[in-house]
Amino acid sequence: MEFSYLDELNEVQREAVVQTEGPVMIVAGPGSGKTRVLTYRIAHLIKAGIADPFNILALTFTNKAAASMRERIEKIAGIEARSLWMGTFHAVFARILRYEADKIGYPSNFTIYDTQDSRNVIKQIVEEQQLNDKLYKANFVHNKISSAKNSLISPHEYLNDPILMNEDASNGRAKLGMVYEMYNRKCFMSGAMDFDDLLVKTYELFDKHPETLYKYQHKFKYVLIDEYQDTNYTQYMIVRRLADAHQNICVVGDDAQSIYSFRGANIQNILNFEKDYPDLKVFKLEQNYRSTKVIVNAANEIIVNNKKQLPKTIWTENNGGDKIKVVKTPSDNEEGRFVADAINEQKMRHHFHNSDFAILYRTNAQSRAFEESLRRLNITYRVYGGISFYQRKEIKDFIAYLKLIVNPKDEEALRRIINYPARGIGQTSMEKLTVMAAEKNIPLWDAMEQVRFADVNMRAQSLIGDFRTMIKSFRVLMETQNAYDISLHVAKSTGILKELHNDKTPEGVSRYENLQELLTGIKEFTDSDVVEAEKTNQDKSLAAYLQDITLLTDADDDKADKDTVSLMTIHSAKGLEFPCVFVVGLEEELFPNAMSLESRDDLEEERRLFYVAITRAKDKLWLCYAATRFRFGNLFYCQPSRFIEEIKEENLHFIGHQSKKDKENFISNNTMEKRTNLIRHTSQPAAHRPAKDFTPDDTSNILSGMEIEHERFGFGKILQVEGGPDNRIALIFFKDLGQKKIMLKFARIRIVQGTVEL
DNA sequence: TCATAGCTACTTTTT
DNA sequence: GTAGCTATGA
Repeated sequence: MEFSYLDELNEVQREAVVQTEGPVMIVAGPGSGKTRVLTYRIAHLIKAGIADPFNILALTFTNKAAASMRERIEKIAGIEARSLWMGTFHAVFARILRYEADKIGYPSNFTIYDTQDSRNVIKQIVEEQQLNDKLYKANFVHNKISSAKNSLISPHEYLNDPILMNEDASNGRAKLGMVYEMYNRKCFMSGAMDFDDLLVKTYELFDKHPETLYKYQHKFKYVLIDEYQDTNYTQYMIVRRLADAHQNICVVGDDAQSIYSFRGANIQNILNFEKDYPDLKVFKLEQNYRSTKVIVNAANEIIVNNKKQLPKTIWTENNGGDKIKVVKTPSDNEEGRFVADAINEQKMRHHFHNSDFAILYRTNAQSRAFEESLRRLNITYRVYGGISFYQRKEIKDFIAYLKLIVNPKDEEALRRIINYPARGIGQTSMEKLTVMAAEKNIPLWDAMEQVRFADVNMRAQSLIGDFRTMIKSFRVLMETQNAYDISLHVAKSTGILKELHNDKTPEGVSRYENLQELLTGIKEFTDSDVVEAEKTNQDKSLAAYLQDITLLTDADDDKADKDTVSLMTIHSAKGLEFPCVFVVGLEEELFPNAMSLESRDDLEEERRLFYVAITRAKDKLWLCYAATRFRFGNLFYCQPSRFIEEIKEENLHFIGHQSKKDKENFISNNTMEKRTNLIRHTSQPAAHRPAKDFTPDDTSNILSGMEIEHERFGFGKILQVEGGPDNRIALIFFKDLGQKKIMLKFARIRIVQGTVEL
């Protein structure tokens, strides 16, 4: 039978695979074989001769998802599946943009700025414009710009939007729109695009060049999108246009697993998809093949509490399984110990491997307690997330050289390395050059050429000349040498390698090893599959290498073959599964997080996150919470998460709860008493005593970012202000008490000038 | 020019 | 608790 792979699917799955024409939405619950359907669908398009691989566009959110699907498709459809256009939104669009760069005024070797680069550019602008860097924090400003880009709001539109402008002005950030505009200009001048630009510029390309849009519309006869619930407005607009000619668009997703709204993901994209395409065919994959009945039931019990969702109920033929264990521990450290002990015990009793376990938490900072207790028991583990290899300073520094060689206009790269290793080009000279570049409206690199016209001392002038000559000499090598040879030459001739080698501190040694590892990585890149590369005309240039690594993330470098316990945030666990899962830190204000308690939408997203967390488990699931926890160096008393209560008691088994009431309410009178005792006996700071002349200010002037003194709670900083004029509520971080919410109407607060010792 | 103490900020983050 | 950045002094 030619299409025998279809026999490996259940009925709905099979229908979803063979319905190749027209708009299709596949709503896929957790563990329902979503990836299988998507890969088989693509394989079917090819095998049944419906489409040529190069006429198929498949978009994913991670490189990993793209790679694993490609592999699975090749297994069914064979090697010709290689010419499939499959990759992340960013990688695929970057590829298109390199072809079409000249149409939008970019060089085809444009640099891609990662988040850190973007923030550095913003810092530079804030400094140049002499704006208050407390108000215009790079992080904050970047998030604002990013969300504007995710909604296709250009700087021009931003500056002309009275609502946005008013909002910024009332927050004391009237210049935000201007910073956005300058940021875009600086990136353009640097021949650089940030992550969001890869989407925005693609949209603009199609918008301004109908003939280009037409070309790609007819190239991509079949468009498929994975994790559709995570697309933002810009992605949605691009995809709609691309699929406009043939209308063969297939989206796969699960609204219940939409957990990236803070990154601009718009759940409405999936909820409204039916309105966009009235003749849409919808397939619901509701049978779960992953988890026990207990876990599937619990998942349903949780998610019904959300109002905004596509109606569906997941079910399973799997057995009932163990009850979900709800574990209360006295502290965060004991939570760590409990989990490590439990892993040990499970391994002894049921012959599990380390890799069968995952510890999932809300925030990265929670990993520490688990790392310590796992190390104590000699259980190997791997922490996912955090700073990736390519984010390390020594790696970024070195890569800045490579970036500058490929694209000398890249100002961010230039600034990073102009004086690294130290070569006597100091701040003063750079400031003067910056001013000149701004006046003449030319890239910094070009300004360096004309340094003789700037008021820079002779010594610095000649050093700058030397630097330019050196970079130019590296550029010459690009013509003849591969990425590895150039890199090695740069590492040696700049003295970076020697400098790191001479540093014998443990950190220095590790930095040296990291650079070595990077060089090895580059060698692997240039050497890999040389024959294959030549056949398929694969690019092994320095530029190609750089693009590869900027679009790579921590989750992609796969050392998964090791037998280790996985520690990660729930966000990074999406799409994965483990026989045994510990969801930890299930406490009010942590999970659901304090930042998400105010709006229904935010709380629903936290609930979806919890839904994602528990549906990672195949067999055994633990839900843990601690009665006390250190956060930001302060002791906090915790209430168990409301989400635990949403699961029916018949599916739960309580551990570490003293009384029946403790079980029912999760907090007994007994613990209430203990809590007050603890407060009394721990070293709580003495009550704040304000100065004698303490006079409260008018609280209506208070803005987030300000440092204040509260008559009773002491010094603190305003994190957030919200509510109308009559009921403004401030979230304040107090030096001695941690976070508190305060009604400003009644508060006696003094605004502190300058900085405060927090 | 470089090293270091001290100050500050910290939800999540597929790219 | 901790990492990263800034101001400071040698």
